[in-house]
Amino acid sequence: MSWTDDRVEVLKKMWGEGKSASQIAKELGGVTRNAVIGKVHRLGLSNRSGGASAAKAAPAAKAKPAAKPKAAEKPKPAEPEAKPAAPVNKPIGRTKLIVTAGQPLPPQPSANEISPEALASVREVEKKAKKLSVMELTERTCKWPVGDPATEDFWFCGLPAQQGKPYCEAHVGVAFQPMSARRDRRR
DNA sequence: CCCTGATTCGC
DNA sequence: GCGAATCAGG
Repeated sequence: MSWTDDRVEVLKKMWGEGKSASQIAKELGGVTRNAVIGKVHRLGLSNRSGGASAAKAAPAAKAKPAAKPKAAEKPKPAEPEAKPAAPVNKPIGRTKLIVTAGQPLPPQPSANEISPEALASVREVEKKAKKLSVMELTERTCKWPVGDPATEDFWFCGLPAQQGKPYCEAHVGVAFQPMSARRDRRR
């Protein structure tokens, strides 16, 4: 792919709208975000300001090694690795799970206001779910709860979450629905 | 880890 | 001019 006037136009427009280089690259197709960024610079619109030539204060020399220091590195002091740490909460007899009085129970929109597609993908995803426990959750893992917290049969989706979002793609779909979509669907 | 943009430099 | 590799920051 090459930078045809047409593609450059899209690039300019999107960059102007504040889209990220990767988004633009995805939109254009056939190019990587690096290509986009490179082009952006060559076009001289790296500085997302439009007007007069800014006052270029301190570009500062980023002193590049110039060569390719692909040498060894990374001492890697060995990780301590997570430790149980808290021996708290001894399994007292019948104690099951004192699910701190759950009132909120996240999203879980009533089925009738979830788009069919989204609902379908969720069910699909729940089969592939990694079924993580609270402890295993991290950023980047979907925190969509599945099942009843008061039961043994409770886990979190755990699939790769969308950047910035707390859920995976499928769950983001049912969690963040446009207001309009919900109203239109509501009975 | 994943993602952003910024830079350099061989092609 | 192009963009992969790499850097630097979130």
